[in-house]
Amino acid sequence: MVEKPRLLLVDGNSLLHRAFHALPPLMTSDGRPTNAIYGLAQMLVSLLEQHPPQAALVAFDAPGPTLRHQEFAEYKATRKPAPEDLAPQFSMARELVSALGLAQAELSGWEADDLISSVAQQAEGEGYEVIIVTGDRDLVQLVTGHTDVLATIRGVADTRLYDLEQVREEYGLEPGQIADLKALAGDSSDNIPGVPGIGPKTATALLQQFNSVENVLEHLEEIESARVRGLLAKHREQALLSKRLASLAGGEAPLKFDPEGLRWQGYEKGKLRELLLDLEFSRLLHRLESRTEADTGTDDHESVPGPPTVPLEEVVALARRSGHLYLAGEWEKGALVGLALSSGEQMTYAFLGAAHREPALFSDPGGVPEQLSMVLGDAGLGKAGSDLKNLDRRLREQGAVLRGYRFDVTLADYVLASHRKDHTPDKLAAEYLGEHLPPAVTARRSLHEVALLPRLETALRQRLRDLGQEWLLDEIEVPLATVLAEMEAVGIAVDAEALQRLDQHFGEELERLLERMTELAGESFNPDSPQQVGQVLFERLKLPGGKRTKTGWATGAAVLETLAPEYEIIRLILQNREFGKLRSTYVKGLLAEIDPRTGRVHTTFEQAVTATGRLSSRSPNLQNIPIRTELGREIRACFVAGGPEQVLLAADYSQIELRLLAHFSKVPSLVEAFQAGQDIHARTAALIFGVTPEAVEPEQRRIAKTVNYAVVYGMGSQALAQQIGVSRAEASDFINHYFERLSGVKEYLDQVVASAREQGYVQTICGRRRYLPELHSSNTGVRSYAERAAANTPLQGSAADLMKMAMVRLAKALPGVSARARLLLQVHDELVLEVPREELAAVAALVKEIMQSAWNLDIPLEVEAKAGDNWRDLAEVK
DNA sequence: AATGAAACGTA
DNA sequence: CGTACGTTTCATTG
Repeated sequence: MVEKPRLLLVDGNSLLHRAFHALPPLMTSDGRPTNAIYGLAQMLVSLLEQHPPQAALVAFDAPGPTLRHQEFAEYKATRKPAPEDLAPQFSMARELVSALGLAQAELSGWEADDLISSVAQQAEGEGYEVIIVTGDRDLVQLVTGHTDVLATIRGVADTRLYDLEQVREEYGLEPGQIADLKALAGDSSDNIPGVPGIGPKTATALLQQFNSVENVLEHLEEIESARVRGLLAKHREQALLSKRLASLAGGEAPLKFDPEGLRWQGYEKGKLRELLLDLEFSRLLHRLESRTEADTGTDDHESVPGPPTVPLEEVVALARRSGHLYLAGEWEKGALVGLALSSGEQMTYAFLGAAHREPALFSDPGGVPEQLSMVLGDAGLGKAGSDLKNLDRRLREQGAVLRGYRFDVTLADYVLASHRKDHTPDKLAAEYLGEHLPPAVTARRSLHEVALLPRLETALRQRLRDLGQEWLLDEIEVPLATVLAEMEAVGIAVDAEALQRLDQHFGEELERLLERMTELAGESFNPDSPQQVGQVLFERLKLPGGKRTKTGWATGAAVLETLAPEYEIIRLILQNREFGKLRSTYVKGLLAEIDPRTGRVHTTFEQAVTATGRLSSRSPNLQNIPIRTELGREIRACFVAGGPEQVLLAADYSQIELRLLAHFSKVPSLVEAFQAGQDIHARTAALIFGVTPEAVEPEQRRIAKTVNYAVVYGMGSQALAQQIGVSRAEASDFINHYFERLSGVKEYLDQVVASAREQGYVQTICGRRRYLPELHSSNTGVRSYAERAAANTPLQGSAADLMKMAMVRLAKALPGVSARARLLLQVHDELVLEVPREELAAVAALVKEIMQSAWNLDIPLEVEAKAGDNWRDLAEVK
């Protein structure tokens, strides 16, 4: 079937107004306002891309009075004249429209929507499919079987397409009856009076019965409600006038539809470029230019244009010969809908069927074709792509698995530039190759991406080799990605019933607290609002000790705790915070994250986020499950082994950062202490308090432990004092004492910062770098921050390196010891596994051995292994 | 609806 | 003004 030609009719004025109000004020560098024109430009460009028309017309209101003004003086009287910043944008709009290659029209005495109505009718008669684009919902009255209306809803980016069905559904009326609806119910935005006392509901009911205003008025006697009857009789004339105002002059405006004159033949590229440059819309320009290069193929939008492809078998055959397969996902709003594959020479594209269905069960065969699934799962065929772990995870949801990760551009760029916040293929292609990927709408992005991968790999590898970081990527990050994919897929079991009970319990406690707090405050307030808490405590109750923040009163736990013993309400607020946090973040949050397909919780480990090389965990974050308070540990107890025959095994490095400090600084007394297996915190206590290690009191040890970490983090005396509850002078003494007795530590930390200042970066044990340009900032605050980060990163980052190495080796060795043991979580210095009960001893021994031998250091690494039925009640495994 | 601040959970 | 994170809530802003 031959498709009908498409005509686009745009209501220029209403879109400009919409854009003006939806967007923040924007300006060119010489001060011309551009927000409305920017919104219009974006809108028109996406329109032309998504619905490329054969013909198009942008209609504008003509200045001066219209027929409607003459008929009814009040018409649109509530409308203010265009704001000062909008007026100059009208003439720019005309230029924009012509640069886009679109025809435009205005006719004195007529509004834009009259013109649109007239042309729409004629064009439909000549067999066109018409799309009317507007920010004004009134135009839906023009909808027919061949005319749709695309109206903006909030902002300019979101639109809704009204066809006949949509109008009927939304209004309960035919499009032709919309004018009648407004005639009766009125419209305040257009100042159409309607019939006072009749609203949309009554009006719709009347019209469903009588079809039109005229007919309603003719059959007044058949209306049941005496009130409605009276209103209509009284305002008969006003109703009829309102209808004339609300009706678009269908076909009346003397504008002829001229298919030739309205034909759209693409952008006026030179003119458009010049205009966009002048308006300083560089992003839009960029988007257009990258598009026109990529879009030179056919514009058949059924088979989306893109680079040429060959059958899958050919690509696979070539890839097997070279051992290289490049992959790129086709994504639609986070869903994996297709996959581009390349051997480096030839490409192919595969649709993934399950994308448009409900998420498949894990056991469901899913949407990945069998032949493709075999290729993806073949570890012998090395895969390169971007964010392979995520691709793998989405593929697993459709029943396939990705094995044989060989190279990942996301991870490569993370190793090269961990401070950058995203490592998307678009950015990398632009930065390393000067190439621009097309936006998703027209071309198949994944094919373009996959085509760039080989060159991207070459460029990234070169850089990695130059910096001595290839090993870090190939031997740690890439193999780790596979391990993490597996961990995410396995997930961890959670006791949902226990969480439900906690939800109930916490809910009751919170109610009780709220009641008592309201009583004490003498008024009801929201204890979750720091602002309101501050006002109640320090203004209404006039409690002493209030401190200000930028925006109001400081109500953090640290502040409130200094007042706690004396005031019940403060204790209650703190309790409220604890219960509230636990309930919303952990109880509710975790329940919502239980995957119905597996009954378990599947976090996502972010491998390219932190500046130091650590992982992070999200959706949900399983690296911050409470442990400190008794109440918090109730949450932790809800993480359980998957069945009665299994247990959770948790193995953690003890004091790994302090051990690394000893290793790097080579301070003899520290190194010897660790070598001798001494209690390092007790040792520090002996040192700063000047007593023998045997005589150290528990309280002294607690303080010394804080001092140990304070040193690693570069903490000041003020903060240390606060934390351990002593005066600032005493805290200062502890730090000084520490550095006096362990002067090598100070020298080491200073030397790290100094070398960072010189080289521009600090480094971890595996050559991971963190660049710190802020070290040269003239702002003391910024600079000091960078100095602390510089001192801390080699310790935190090297610890991360060791853990990552251990994970890679463990994943490899685990199947040899236990077929059913699984890695579940990593919490920076701790690993959590699920292990069959009978295999616990063997697995624990393996885990300890591998973690301890991650790297040969001057000091031993100590690992503590504990096991139990849940993540709280663990007992040491000897 | 999107963003930022404040608060708070972890190593 | 102790490093590294993620999530929730409220409040502000468009």
